[in-house]
Amino acid sequence: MPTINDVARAAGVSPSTVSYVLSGRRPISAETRARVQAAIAELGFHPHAGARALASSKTNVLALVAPLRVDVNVPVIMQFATAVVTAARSYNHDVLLLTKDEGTAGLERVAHSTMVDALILMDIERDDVRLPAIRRLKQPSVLIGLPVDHAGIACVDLDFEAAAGLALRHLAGHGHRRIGLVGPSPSVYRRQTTYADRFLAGFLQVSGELELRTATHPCEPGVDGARAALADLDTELPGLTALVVHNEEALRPLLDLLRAAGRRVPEDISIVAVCPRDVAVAMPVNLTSIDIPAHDVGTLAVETAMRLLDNRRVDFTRLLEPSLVERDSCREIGPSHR
Amino acid sequence: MPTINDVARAAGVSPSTVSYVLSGRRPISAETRARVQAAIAELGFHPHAGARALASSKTNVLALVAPLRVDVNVPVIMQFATAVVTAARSYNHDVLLLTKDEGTAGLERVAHSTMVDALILMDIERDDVRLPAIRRLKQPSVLIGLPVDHAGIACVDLDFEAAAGLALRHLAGHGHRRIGLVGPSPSVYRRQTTYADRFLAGFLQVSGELELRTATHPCEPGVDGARAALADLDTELPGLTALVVHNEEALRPLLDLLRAAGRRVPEDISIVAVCPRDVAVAMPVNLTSIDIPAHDVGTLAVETAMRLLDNRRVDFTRLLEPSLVERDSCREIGPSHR
DNA sequence: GGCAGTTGTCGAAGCGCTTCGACGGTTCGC
DNA sequence: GCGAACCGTCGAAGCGCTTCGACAACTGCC
Repeated sequence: MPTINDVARAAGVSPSTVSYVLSGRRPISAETRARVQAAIAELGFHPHAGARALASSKTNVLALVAPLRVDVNVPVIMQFATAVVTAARSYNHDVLLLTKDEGTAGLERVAHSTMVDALILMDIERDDVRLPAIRRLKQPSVLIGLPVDHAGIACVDLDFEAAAGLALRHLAGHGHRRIGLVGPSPSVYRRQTTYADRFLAGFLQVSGELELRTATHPCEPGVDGARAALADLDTELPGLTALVVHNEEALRPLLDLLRAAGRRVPEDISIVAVCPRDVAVAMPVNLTSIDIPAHDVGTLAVETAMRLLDNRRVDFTRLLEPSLVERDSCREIGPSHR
Repeated sequence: MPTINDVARAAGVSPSTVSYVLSGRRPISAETRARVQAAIAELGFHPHAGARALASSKTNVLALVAPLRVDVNVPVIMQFATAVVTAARSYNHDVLLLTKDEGTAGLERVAHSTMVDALILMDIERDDVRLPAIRRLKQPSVLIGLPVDHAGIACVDLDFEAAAGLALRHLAGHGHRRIGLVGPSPSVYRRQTTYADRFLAGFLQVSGELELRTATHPCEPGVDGARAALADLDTELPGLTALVVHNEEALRPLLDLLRAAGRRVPEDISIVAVCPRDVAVAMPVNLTSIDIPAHDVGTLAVETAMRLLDNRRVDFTRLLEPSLVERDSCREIGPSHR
């Protein structure tokens, strides 16, 4: 492996000049620059990452802390990861992948040993135990999610509260007055990831504002969970004409159950789903849905990290505007049904 | 951030002694060791990764090159990644996540700049264009998959050829003589990942050995693909009594179609699936299946990398024995049907 | 009792890079 | 035409660690 000294010798300049050509931090004449670049290309020189980190206190590496349990939402997690890696590369950074289950120790390990410049964390819980540690790190962090006490920490997420409102307004605009919410599984509530609560809060508030008749129910995974949730909603809200489904996993069994019961979508019941686009269009009926913009959120997280790294202003809380795409699962109902 | 010098001063020893306490590469008296460790704990010292890498030429980081396109097999990819990260941590290594689409350049970038000690690559194609570059790197690589020309490169994968044989022998053992194979989507064949071909080869060979009547068909994604594949198999092999499905995605639509046509599983038609365990048991009928042991493969890949790093012997090609788990989708058929 | 070997520690060199101050040579403003 | 400001380059220091050789103090052996 050639070093910067080899390049300097080959180009007939000093090592510092090579460094300045590489970093552009001081002016270098066109001819010198050309000679240096030629030498670099010819020798196949790549600066040694460790040496660089040591001398400059920058690693050009981001940590991504992901929940690598293999359960729900795998596709969403993957989309986040893809977006983060891609965005990071566009800023000339690489990504170190940590699992959430190393917990606080993992963060401190990579931060204290100066392996990374900044951290991006997914799957943030309401009172995430890692928060104090995160605040203590000298590296900046960006959270994907919104814990209760997020003062002074950059957070990025979809505005789930607005998303719920959007779903309800869409249905109400089509004449629906009795609307059920199929929520995430109880384990999500238990884990205290806040998106479930934020969605629910938005749902209840807009339900009140529009004076709708609504009922809400979490939904256990599997066919049985879906069956139970549906039965409960039907009982609490007889004659409901629409469902908001904030539970990817439940979509398929729910549609199966409805079909089995002879309830057609959208003729007899309308559905708005909150899920990634691919999931919405992979169903037997193309679902009108509010996208989980994993790609945008991931990209924004990286951008925010970059801004923090060069001390530019950031909005500490960025909740992305939800957007609803109409497909084939909602229909207008006449006044007689209202 | 305290440095090794701070620790040395606090413990009243020289920096090199601290280093030897940390690495254990020279004997240190119990008392000295205790003093040093106390100082380390008190100061919260963590060695600087870059400095370490510079001095020792070891980064304790592995590169994982994953296909981050968001399409089929996301859960499997996730399982590999999880296994790799977990195993790496157990060897005190971290994982740098690269996307396949950076191609050869990505590998060379991290390898030449000495960011990683070894590389693990997923989604290897038959004549993978990265192979020559991989051979040139000074860092060892482990492939998850089996390219044609794998001489001198460590490869780890499920033995898909044996898996096909296992599936056929299981069905034949239950009296089935007319068996169809629903293969991966044509895009997988086009991409030239070899597992599809290896499975097919095993299928055809054992089909011959056992003198079975078989037909094979790739399967486009979606309900329509499944419908077409099923129709073709029925035409080519009228009266088929069993299906081997080597296509995760096709399972669900296939089952839906069979049910819609009034063909019961396993009463009218038996099925052996090749897919992760979770997928097999998430279906309406619990499927007898051959697992894709992503966890084992990932772990083995890391172990292999570690052995290569400390110059221990490795089997350059390790194909994991498939195992079949009986569930509820195969039934014994009487001689009258044979 | 003398020599070889072990044990425990130290000091210094060096890994490959960035960055700071210095410096000679130009250019510019007035 | 003179000082100020800038341009382009160099040399040296230093980032924080590992590792090698040296060495003093023991231990054991004949």
